[in-house]
Amino acid sequence: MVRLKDIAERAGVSIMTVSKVLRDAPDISGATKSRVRALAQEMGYVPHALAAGLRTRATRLLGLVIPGIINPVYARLIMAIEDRAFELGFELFLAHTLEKPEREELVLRRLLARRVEGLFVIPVARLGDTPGIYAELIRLNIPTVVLGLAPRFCDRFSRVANDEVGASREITQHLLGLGHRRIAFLAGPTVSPSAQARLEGYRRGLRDAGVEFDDRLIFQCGSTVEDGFQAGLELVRESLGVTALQGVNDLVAIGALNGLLSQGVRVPEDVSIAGFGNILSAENARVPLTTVREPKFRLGIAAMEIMHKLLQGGPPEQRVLRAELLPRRSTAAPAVNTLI
Amino acid sequence: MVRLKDIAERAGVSIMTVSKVLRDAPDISGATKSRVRALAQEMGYVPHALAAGLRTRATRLLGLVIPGIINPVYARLIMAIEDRAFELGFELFLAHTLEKPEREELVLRRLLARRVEGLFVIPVARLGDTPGIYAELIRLNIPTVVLGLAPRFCDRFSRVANDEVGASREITQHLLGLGHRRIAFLAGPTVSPSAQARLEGYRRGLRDAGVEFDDRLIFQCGSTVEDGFQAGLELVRESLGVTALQGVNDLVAIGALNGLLSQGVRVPEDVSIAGFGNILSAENARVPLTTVREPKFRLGIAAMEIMHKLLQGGPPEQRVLRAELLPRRSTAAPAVNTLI
DNA sequence: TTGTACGCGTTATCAC
DNA sequence: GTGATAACGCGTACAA
Repeated sequence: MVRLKDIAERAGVSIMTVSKVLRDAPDISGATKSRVRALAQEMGYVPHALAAGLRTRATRLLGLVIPGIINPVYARLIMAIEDRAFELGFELFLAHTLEKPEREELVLRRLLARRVEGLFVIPVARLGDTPGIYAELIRLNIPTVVLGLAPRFCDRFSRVANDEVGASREITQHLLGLGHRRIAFLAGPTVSPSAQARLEGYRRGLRDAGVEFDDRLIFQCGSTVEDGFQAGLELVRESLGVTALQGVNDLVAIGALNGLLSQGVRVPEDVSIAGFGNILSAENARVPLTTVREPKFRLGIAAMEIMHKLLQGGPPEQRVLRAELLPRRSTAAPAVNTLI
Repeated sequence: MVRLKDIAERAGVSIMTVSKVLRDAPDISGATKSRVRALAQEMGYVPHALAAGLRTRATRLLGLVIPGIINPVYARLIMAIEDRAFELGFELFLAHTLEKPEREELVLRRLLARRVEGLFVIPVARLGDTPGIYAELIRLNIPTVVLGLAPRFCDRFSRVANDEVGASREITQHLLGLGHRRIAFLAGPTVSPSAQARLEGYRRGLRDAGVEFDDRLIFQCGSTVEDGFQAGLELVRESLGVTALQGVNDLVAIGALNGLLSQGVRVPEDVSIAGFGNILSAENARVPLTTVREPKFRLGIAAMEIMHKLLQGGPPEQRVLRAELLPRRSTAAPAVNTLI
């Protein structure tokens, strides 16, 4: 590949001059500039960002470490971060932990060896003390932004998270506001911290409204369409007087909707359905819906904002983003109140 | 940060010795190795992959350029590529084109400046001649693997794609095999090349079986759940004698399913539903289903395989992956035959 | 088994 | 305005 040196020789000037021209330094004559630029273009010069970075000690490299992107929730997050990073002139490494601590450590070490200037991390959930690699991040003073609900040991890092409890409560309040009093909750696996947060939001919503909590209305139903479907069938069988339904995510909600419909339950007159929109984004799930939108995209933007400040020497910062309620768009189809 | 030099000084050896130790060179004594290693560990040495790369002229960097990840289809692809790349010791840059040619060019130039050794690209669709940046890739001889259906100008690059026509035909054949003769097709927007391919597969499936093509059975219905729902309602109204339904994707299929159920249509006795699984992955959409699985994950693996060969100087290679039919898992819920 | 000299491609610094 | 020199951190080649 063409180097500054090659251009310099053909132009009859020094390497330094070429370097300055290509960075548009102020102390080079217009004549030289245009001559050298033309030559660089003609010779197909491609700058060598790594070499430049070695010299300037600024790599403009960031790393994004996530469990895996089977979960499309991350898509919007990645998208937002990449987009802002790009605008700021950073390149983004993508790496997966697959939820394995050893892999997480390996991945982070490799990114450190690449001299990333900052890291976005969704840590592998684990109990106990600060893992060595995280201690390392602190020791090296690597700007790090933790995304989402995080283990205790992340307290010293910057963090952005959605207010999942608040968002779920808002859904519950919405359903209560529509007059529903018997709201079934499809709870998902309890190990998931976010599922727990959503259930907690449901509890608080009821409590705030003085509605009694009835644990027969809580269905431990997993998190898939099929799980939701089964819960829907069960719901019909049990005759608990349920008039509304809140799912831990949108798949469960859709499954339950199918389950209810398959049993001849009329919707939406009889039942309102709500759930977090993990899989179906607002654009994709264009069912008419009252949406409580969880700000996944804004989450990414906020994360990059914090990173930007950290890179400029700012202090760690923690933010919790609130969800927002969007109005229902139409009533043509069954109402699925989805919390994106 | 600690450099080889620092370790060398404290260990009382030369930089070269330290360098060799850390790369586990064979010509260093065991004693020196353990002493230097211990010191490196103690001092918290982090290797500098960029500097090493500058010297060895091997960056072990790859770039993945996609339109944007709002479309979760890419998730599995990214996942597979990143995973294989990681195993082979490569780091992966992620960049979005947002479907804009200018942004695509900018993104690719920046990755070239990073000295990526190879590129995976989903090109921005455009008509006409080879865009300058792609000519550049050829000139620079950058190993490039084009993913998916690609514009004509990509003929000279390696490529992996799914056989969308064949996959869709397989779904149709499956439905025909179940005895259905009147299969509605929810066609999606015709601008999408993949939607066209899927419709074409449907046509061929019918033709092979000698079943007449009836364009009243084709519904131009968009690609969302709501679109599917509307199509489902329309379907019931029109009484076309439809007994099975094939959607251009899974959202449409689910929407249509809801539409049918909402009208009291009995499923699956009356109707079989099929669609491409763009949004709901096999793991998420655990409705009992006969699945025609499109190998998104395998697509990524194949792409990395080809890349691997290219990096070793192999010739360009084109592969088309076939879909595979998976058996139905259960009959508890409505059958949604999803093509993942 | 260990060390020396040099170069990878670029930029900071400062002299001309 | 322009250029000589050194350095960023590391590895190749070869000498000791």
